[in-house]
Amino acid sequence: MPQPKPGQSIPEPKANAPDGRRRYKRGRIRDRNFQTILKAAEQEFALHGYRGASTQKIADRAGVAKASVHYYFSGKDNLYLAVLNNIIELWNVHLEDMKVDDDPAEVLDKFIRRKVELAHTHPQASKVFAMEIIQGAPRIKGYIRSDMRRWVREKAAIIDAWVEQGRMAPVDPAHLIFMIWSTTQHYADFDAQVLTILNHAEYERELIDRIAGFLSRMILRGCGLSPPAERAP
Amino acid sequence: MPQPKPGQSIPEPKANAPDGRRRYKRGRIRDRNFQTILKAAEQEFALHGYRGASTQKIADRAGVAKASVHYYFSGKDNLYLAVLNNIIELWNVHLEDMKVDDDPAEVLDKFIRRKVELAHTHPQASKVFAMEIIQGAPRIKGYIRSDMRRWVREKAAIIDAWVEQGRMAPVDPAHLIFMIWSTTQHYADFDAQVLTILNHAEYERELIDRIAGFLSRMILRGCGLSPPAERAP
DNA sequence: GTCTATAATCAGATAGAC
DNA sequence: GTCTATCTGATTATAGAC
Repeated sequence: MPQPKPGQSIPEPKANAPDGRRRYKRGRIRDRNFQTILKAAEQEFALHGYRGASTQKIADRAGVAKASVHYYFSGKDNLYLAVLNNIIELWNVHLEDMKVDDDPAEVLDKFIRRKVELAHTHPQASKVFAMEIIQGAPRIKGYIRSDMRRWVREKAAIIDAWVEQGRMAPVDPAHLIFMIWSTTQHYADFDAQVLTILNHAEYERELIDRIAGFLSRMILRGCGLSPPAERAP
Repeated sequence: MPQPKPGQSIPEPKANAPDGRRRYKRGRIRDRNFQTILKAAEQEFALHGYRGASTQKIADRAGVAKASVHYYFSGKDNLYLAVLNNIIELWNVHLEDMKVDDDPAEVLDKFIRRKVELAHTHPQASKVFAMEIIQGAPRIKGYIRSDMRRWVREKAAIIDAWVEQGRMAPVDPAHLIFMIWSTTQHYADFDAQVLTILNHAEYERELIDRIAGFLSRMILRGCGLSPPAERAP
């Protein structure tokens, strides 16, 4: 749970008191409950989707009364949005520093491995996000149309530059990004299917590394690139 | 709606009459309503998941009374299972005739293109199936453990043989199958995201062909294979 | 076979005691 | 800040008229 701060454009808990007193030390337990409810909500939304999840079960899972959920977040809708915002913040960290001068194989390899790692460490987050999009992304279409599209176009421009410089095979950059997204997130979203077919109880370090290696090799080779490890002398 | 037959291990409508009379011509409209409700249910389950979908909305979409849904299927649970069975039948058709003697590039290319086509023609089916698995596959874990696992192992054995014969690069067959599944289904399940980012209103023939071509090229190249088109003299 | 009316349950939300 | 009790509406399911 690496998010210490709750607020900022995310549904804020109601003001402590109208006069503003009693602010000094009360925030700690407030944040703790805030995060506990948020995490429980993520679990329930991942298990049943937005409509299917119930605030009662979220409260039960968090170990608080149902009314507390309404106190911290002002309703199911806001709670769900808070979960989604939390996920988007987590997603946005990656590939922000990518440049045309970088080595394509290294950048793509690193990106793929980070995505696999993220799928491994935050499967519920990936699932909530996946279901939101499957259901038509009714609450985050604005985000997709603005931030996410811009992000893809920025990266696509760099990949196009690499192609024009002859440093990789001519591939469609947007679809390359879709491929990396879909293959990596598949292991989080479809873990029940993947693990059952592979006859594994759960993901282990070794399997995660094997997956990351497989995806990196396949996709890099598909782009006409050699793995970064083989390139060093 | 290419499924003319409803029954067979799928929830059957209640018997017409205890004595068995009046069977000759009544089946047509019965099947029509059966299929209409099934299709409407697929839509609603794709939009809201199992828990989130309501039989009332399914009935509304199908243009029948809510009680009719309970008449044809004996409840929400059975209706959902019928939808899932319908989807599984649709999925199972492909790659059944794959043999060691076949050409790897041709088989994989054909498989990828069929999957892209299926994602294009049956996006709702893909979504219902995806959400079921994301939510832990509670109702089809048995199917995954038996039929689906056997299917993967059969195909994996053939791919392994190809690798041993040096006819393709050494890749893990199960993960190759996962890659084909995830990349192709992504365009159905995440259509809201894909289309928004690409700034398309909906999928068109040209885009579908471009996707199929991209995926086939990337994955075949990843397997050390040339596209079938380039292989013919 | 189909529909209306209704039962029984469960949902999200809020008031008010503490 | 937290809880219990309760309101209001939606949900699945069924009974019974036609």
